[in-house]
Amino acid sequence: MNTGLEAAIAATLKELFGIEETHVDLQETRKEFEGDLTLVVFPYLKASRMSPEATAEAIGKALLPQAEDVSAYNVVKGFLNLSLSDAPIRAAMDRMLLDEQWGIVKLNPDVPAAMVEYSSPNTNKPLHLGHIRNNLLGYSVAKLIEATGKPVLQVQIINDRGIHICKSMYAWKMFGGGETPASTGMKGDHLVGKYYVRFDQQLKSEVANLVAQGLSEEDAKKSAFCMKEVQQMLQDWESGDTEVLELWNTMNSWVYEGFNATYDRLGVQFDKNYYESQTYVLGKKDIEIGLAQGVFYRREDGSVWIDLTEDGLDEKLVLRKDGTSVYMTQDIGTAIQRFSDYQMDSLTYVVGNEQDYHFKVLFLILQKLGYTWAKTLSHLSYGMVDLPSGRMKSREGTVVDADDLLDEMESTAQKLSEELGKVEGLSEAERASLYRTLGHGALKYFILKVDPRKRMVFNPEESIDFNGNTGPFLQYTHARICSILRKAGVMGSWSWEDFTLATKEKEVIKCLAKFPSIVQKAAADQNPSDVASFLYELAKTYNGFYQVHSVLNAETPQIAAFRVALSGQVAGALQRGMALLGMAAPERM
RNA sequence: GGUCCCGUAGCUCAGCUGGAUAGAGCAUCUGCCUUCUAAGCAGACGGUCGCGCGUUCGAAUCGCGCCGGGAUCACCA
Repeated sequence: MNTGLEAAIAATLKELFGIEETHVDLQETRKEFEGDLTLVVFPYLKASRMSPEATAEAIGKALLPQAEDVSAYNVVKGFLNLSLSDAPIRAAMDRMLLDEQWGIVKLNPDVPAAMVEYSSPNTNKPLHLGHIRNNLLGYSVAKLIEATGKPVLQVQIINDRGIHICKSMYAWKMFGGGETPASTGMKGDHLVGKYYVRFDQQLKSEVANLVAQGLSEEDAKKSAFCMKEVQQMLQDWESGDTEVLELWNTMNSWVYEGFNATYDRLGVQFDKNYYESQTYVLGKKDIEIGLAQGVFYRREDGSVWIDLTEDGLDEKLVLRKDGTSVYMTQDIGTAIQRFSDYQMDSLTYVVGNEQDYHFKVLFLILQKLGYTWAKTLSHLSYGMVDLPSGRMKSREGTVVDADDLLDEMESTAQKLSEELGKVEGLSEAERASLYRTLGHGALKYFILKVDPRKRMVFNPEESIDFNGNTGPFLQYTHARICSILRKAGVMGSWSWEDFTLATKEKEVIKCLAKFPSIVQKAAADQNPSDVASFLYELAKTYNGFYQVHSVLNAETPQIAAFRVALSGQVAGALQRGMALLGMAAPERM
């Protein structure tokens, strides 16, 4: 909106004081002062050789006749406050009206894609609150990148193999009595999770017996019968035992069905699923190549390592002495595979910050292996979701299950909607859909409004708010506008000559005008919370306008038509902005 | 112990490429529905920005040192 103003100020600075300033930094004027934009003049005092006030006054005086967009100025100490004339505000509105998707850059299918990996669950237990933060972040970041015009590949890598999977398989075989999701009515992931827990109980009781017989806790764990059985099962799996593989396939299919149901509810989807059962062999040949290049070295016992001490890190194992791969091995292989499979120029891993070190090492290794794309890798490292009591612990049963949480959000939405009498005239299906929209909106906004990098606290005792700085607040603002638009129908025309803008109207336009740059910045920073904060500010600003000005009963039909258009722009920005957060914008609530 | 992250109102969070009297929401209290949805609006109350030193015209923001919390340093993933 203030394009050109910086240049005008730079010119003025040069003219008055001979200052060669390339980037003049204007900031929004604080609410308690008169004006729209503020220039801080302290940096120019040396050159001006005048007091702060005199310097600001001189700049303002020189600027006023030159800059058309500036209608007035005032000086408070070292701050030059500039008031914008209506012209740039009108122009901003005019630009919005030209583009239905204003704020979102049109997708260009011809540029290389960005890959975003997120979710990446284990198949031995259902998704929980931590996965929800991960999924919401991953999805939102994908949408943000798309909003810069770039295609996005959303992928997950499913940890479907290993000792932990065998644990639930073993327990099901021993204690399951042939239970299936169909026979129990349980969601597949929950059923499998139940047997994972069941295994842990079995192990505990066996360990207790062994400890009673005099074994140490550690030895007892190793020699417990069930543990040996599970290890055998893993070996059978790796050697391709058909019976084990069949059970593995069956139970995993239950889990996937369950995961997909939860993904559906969350509104996330993936372009491709990677499975560790397929990728864990990748990387071994890359290790060989790296050995030949001298990037890695082999120790006497046959294990392969990389020495990162010169980079301030440690020595890191990349291949076990028995030649089997570790997590790092397959991550190396999978990354290389992906860049050869797809036309893409960046890869973002949405993974919790407890793996910061792992990704630091991974990226460094790939760089050392000489892959030019290695510098385009990024780790969106997000903080834990903690309970007021601290970390979620499955052993203490404090894990907040994703499905349960979504259920609770929906029923809270239902309860509030009914109490407020908002659902009269809606069909059953419409009501259910509304509860889902509102409940999920509340949850998504609650999580995404927080800076991803910071850990956040979630209190399951207190239900997530629907008032104040919340998802439903944004949705409510949208629904109210939709109500106006419905009643307005087709409005007459209006033009800028018909009226002068009221202060509240200007505030709305000025706020709205920031939308495109907010989206671009949020995408660049991989930070959905910037969008959330903006949407809140927008809704708040609009509600301030709504409170004092009537749209449909405006002073003149032209003003009414203008306000309908303005309201429509706000609704559009809210809708598109919420979509970037994975939130739906209801038309009534 | 090494490395990294975090510490802002009673609670949950903004602000952090240095700028004016540190902002929201919740909670508590006060007003506002005969006019477009009160899940709203307006206001009150509430802060040694963990502590100290430094850099600067100016520090919540940058640097150093403490204190407190967390993560990570596995032939686990």
